[in-house]
Amino acid sequence: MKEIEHLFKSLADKNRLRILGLLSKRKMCVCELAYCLGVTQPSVSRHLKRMKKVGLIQDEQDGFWTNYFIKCEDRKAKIIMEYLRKWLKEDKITVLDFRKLNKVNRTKLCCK
Amino acid sequence: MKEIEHLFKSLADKNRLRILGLLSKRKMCVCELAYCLGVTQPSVSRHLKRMKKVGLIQDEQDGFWTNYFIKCEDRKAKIIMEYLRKWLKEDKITVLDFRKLNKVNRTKLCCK
DNA sequence: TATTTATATAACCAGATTGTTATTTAGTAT
DNA sequence: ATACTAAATAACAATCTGGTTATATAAATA
Repeated sequence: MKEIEHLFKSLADKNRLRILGLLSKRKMCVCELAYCLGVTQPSVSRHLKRMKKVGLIQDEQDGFWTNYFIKCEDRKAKIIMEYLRKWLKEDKITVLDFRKLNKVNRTKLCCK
Repeated sequence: MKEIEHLFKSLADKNRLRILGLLSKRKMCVCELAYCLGVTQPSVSRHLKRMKKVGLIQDEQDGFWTNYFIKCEDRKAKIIMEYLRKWLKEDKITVLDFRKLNKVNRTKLCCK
């Protein structure tokens, strides 16, 4: 029960859904996500931690950056994520996020 | 986006999941649910209202009582609910709830 | 109509959540 | 080793959530 509850809790936030929408396009680092969402880096970092914990996403080191990407180790998470991908694809906010994503340049964005 | 968020929010609570587990067995009134969960009637009432709003459940008048039951008008809610039913069936807490449900007598329980 | 009773709503409180800024940690490169 | 930078964590404020008790509402019955 707790497992199911935590899975749904991790999906019950607008910015986390937006993150999943963005990550469904490609791997992204924390500062790219923060930029696309318009929130601070620590905020994104915490969201990512939470989704990683329930087995929705994973991360990997990529030089300077840490790339986050969707990979559902958890069986239930995987099922939900398959539907979520479809649903988000048709979502207006996600479409706007994608537009912003396409203009992002990681090197310019992060290295100040 | 908001629609998806609210759907997951409505599933992101232990007692609401328990209610859905119980309702997957049969129609129930508010006081039966309150008894099975061990929380107050107003608390259950609010949970039900929330799940009704996102199209997970519906209600009908039944003499003295209001019966609540699972009926997913919303397309996304319906899909999630199909999986949730399966998942809850294997859940320990749900099994305990079922045991309690079998011993409930609506008339004895409510009319004081 | 008046009474009874199941349910809904209001008001309140404690704890969780999410954002922020400030700081620490860890990985990269000089 | 030192300097630099992305990401994580800590500390805090504002808001949301879910429980409670008290009260209002609405349906059934006498």
